[in-house]
Amino acid sequence: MRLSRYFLPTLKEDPKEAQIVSHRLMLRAGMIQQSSAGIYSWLPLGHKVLKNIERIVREEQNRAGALEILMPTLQPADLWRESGRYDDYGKEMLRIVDRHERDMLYGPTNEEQVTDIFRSHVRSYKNLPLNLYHIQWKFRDEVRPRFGIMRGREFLMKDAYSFDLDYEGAKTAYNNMFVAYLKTFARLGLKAIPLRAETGPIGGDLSHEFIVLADTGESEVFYHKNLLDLETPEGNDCSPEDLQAIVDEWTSFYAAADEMHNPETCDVAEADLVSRRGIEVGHIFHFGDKYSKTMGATVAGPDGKDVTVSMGSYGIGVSRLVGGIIEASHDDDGIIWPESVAPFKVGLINLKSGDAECDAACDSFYGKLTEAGVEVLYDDTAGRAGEKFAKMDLIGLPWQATIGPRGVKSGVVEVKNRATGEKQEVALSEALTLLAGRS
RNA sequence: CGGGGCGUAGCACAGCCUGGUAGUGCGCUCGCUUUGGGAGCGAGAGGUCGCAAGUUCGAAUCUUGCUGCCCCGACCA
Repeated sequence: MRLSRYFLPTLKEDPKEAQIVSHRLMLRAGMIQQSSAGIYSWLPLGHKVLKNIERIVREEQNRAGALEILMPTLQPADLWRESGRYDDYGKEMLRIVDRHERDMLYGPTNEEQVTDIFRSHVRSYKNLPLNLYHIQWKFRDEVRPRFGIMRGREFLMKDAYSFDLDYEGAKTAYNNMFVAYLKTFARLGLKAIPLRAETGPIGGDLSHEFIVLADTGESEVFYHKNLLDLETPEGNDCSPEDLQAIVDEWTSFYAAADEMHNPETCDVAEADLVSRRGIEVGHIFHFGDKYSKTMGATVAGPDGKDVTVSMGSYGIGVSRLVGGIIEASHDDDGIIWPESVAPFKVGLINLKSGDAECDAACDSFYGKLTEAGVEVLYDDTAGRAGEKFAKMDLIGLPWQATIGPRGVKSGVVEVKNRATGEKQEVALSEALTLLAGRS
């Protein structure tokens, strides 16, 4: 993509309304535009990142055997009356009345909707286990939206729902998602740690929050330092026993949010206990028959008798992750995208647009990179060197390739790694191998 | 929902106290000079001063109401 033909409205100065770093950088990098409090438009650069995150989340859900569906944003109130949540949910639920005076709502979540789908079509235990997910916009009318995209009112979320015959099955489904989440966050370039979360009246130990570590995080977390050294699991088709073993390993170390942490009862040695700040990006939860019971989601068991299915739900804040990744990965100059989610892999800087030799060298290099399947943002504008460098640093592409009059004479390009700042001058052909060779 | 703050050009702000018809920096357009880390000079474009009533000969400025946004707290993916 040539920058001259792209839509990238960057800002040199910090917008006043943005306090935290991800919000500031997203506005400055031209990724989003606020529409109203907690509601944003996604501009091309931001949209690419959002879609990249969504893609990885989707791939890992599919790999874990979850099936993608798409449920509506607008739901009938009657479904929520069945579960009792229409009255319980409170003002965070945006309620709408259609032209026929029917009560509707903009979905803050989809348990009722998915339970309705399930009960309409699944009759036999032979169809279990089942895990349905979708990636859809949600709306929660937060009293106080803040932190830009991190806590908006409208947000993109992946939510999966598992259906099993009994608790044992549900536990395997839960463990399956637990492991999928570890893989997902690792691919997103994040250090995410699972925290045991409050399970409320349902009880049990099947509820975890996944927290991304970032100095600017919203809440404080305490954990055993060895937790971060664990290997991310690999491979597919794990048996229930394998899944359980992985979950057991990851939950064997102490980890708690500040409201759950009690220094009195915490038995981790002080030297091993780490305290950092974090951002919640995922939550998995087993809730048993809470909805299946009230909404009549049953299947015939092996003995022919109806069984109320056991359910769980598994959320990942896709749009929130955009902010979360920035919080976890930036410096004073701007964003530092992990390659897996970067909007472009390489930023090509033409230091002297209009100079025949520079233009020719850049155009050719751009063509070859593109041909090799590398996504490039090519700054072919007439700007000055300093502003081009600053802009590239700001938008955080993993690699910068700079071609200027000095290097073009000797046929070299300067390749800079955004994360390390390391620069090297290499021949054009070598740079091509370097940049196209990496996946 | 309690408390606080702010709405003036695309962005950041001054002007308001003490009314007289709007300004600075950045950005944008054009020209010249520059050219390896957000350049210099010159010339331009761009504003119903959040909205509405009121006071006044006259309101960005004073009064009242409304509205939008931000921050702290309580609450949440």
